[in-house]
Amino acid sequence: METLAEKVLFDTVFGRIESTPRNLVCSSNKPSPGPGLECADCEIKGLSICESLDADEFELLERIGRTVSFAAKATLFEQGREAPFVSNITSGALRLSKLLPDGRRQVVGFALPGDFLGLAMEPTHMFTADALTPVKVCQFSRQGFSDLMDQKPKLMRAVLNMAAHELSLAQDQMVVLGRRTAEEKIASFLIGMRNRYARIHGPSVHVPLPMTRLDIGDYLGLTVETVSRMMTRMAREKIIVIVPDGVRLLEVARLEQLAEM
Amino acid sequence: METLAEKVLFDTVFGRIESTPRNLVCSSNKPSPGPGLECADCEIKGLSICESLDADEFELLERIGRTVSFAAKATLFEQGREAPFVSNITSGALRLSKLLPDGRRQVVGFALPGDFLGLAMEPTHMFTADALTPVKVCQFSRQGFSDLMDQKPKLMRAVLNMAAHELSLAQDQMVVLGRRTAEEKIASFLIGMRNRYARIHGPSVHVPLPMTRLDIGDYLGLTVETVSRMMTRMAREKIIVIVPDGVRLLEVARLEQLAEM
DNA sequence: GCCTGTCTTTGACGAAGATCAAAAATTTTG
DNA sequence: CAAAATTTTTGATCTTCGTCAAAGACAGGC
Repeated sequence: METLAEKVLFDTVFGRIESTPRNLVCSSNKPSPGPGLECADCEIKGLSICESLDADEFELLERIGRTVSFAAKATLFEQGREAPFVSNITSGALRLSKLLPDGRRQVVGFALPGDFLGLAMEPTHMFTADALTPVKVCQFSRQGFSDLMDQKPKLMRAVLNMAAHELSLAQDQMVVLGRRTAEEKIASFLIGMRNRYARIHGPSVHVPLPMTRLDIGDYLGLTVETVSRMMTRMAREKIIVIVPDGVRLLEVARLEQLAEM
Repeated sequence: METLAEKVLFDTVFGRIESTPRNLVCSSNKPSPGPGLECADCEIKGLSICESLDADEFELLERIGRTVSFAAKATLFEQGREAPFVSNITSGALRLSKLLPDGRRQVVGFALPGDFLGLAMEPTHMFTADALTPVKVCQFSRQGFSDLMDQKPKLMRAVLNMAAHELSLAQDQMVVLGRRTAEEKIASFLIGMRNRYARIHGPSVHVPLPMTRLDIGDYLGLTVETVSRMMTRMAREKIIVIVPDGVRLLEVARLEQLAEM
């Protein structure tokens, strides 16, 4: 039996700070039936899986979902561990990374609101997910979600589209990793982040960077030092301005040219 | 109207050498009902999408499919072009690549029998596919296949599983491209090819390499020269033997150690 | 508010792999 | 089968980026 002290310890170690069972997924096409329901003010209306569902399907999804919050620096799950849940991110940012036996690390992506974790539907996690900021997710049991997909082709279709899109992004990243210079890597990273935030908050030249230079390096196949030097150089050349928690893009056209596919 | 001469020219330019309409998908759970049907001797029984279907679903799939053959060096489709078809490879090998505007190339994968092209279900192709050897594919109209998926969840599930697996492989390749030395890249490439052929032909230390050193380099983010030097060195160190059209692995354990995830 | 730990930046140097050049081997073509 | 084209290999040199070292900047905790 788990004592309260043990539970608090567990939640602290794993950074989980709140959990509202049986409580809302994310959508707006349903009136709030009382306290605790959070879909009405879900920030990712129209960006997530939920968008593609109609009322009855949504209701079924709601039944197996709950919202869970994590503190910054919390580990949502670790590579190789059992994967009892799949999740839909509603706020915050995550780092998704793979670790080599000798400690080298490859960041395979950064997850933002609207992204789905667990597309592979595999029983164990293929990478580690760490919160870069406080994070909220809609969490579903993997089995329950899988069963619901089999009953509701529209849901499965939405997941398939998401997986296909992710695959496409992964292949683009292969081009970046394999065939681009350090400068081009940084440029395509910044343009990529700008485009992703544009989908969420609308277009802006201010790009938040919740990850460290080390994380960026591990994403682009560079060292921290090289990332820092390149960003400093771009700032010196007035292509970007480095601001707290991110950058401001001054010469978007120049960056897009460097990043062009 | 298309004249015969024009058609022959077209097929020659694009390397298509044979096409048997309305014939053939790939599976064994159906008796051959006459001439032209090739599923009975399909080499990839149990490896492809078809495996997961039952008789009625298979019949519907068969109705919209046909087998098409391509000569070695033929281009099946080009990045950016319309994608009217999706295909299931039944024999041969393909190079899937992305081209940067300045001519640099990234090979995003090599497709072997059992692999599915068009998982993204997007209206245009995200990469170019070239035949490395004579190739046969089961081809389906994208729209027809998409519609059938919506009617047959099991088919969609099979495609989703395939996409999830591809995504996982792409992420592994990101680790290889971003965080591995030239020697480790070659080792993981050889082990990867061995494992893929093992699924098709059973385990063997003989690994066919239908692609050139340049293709391998463009897959691993290396130059031809580096690929050649590393393979020559491995041969000198008796880790592999270079044979016509491939390699023989002498020290699989050593390679696996270099490639280990 | 100061101390500690983490993150970022900068500099000097070195090495892995790219580039350039050319010969050797292999395949394709007429 | 010889000539041409392509692919592979080898060598010499160069460059980009990694490594090592250390100083600043910044954030969180007591």
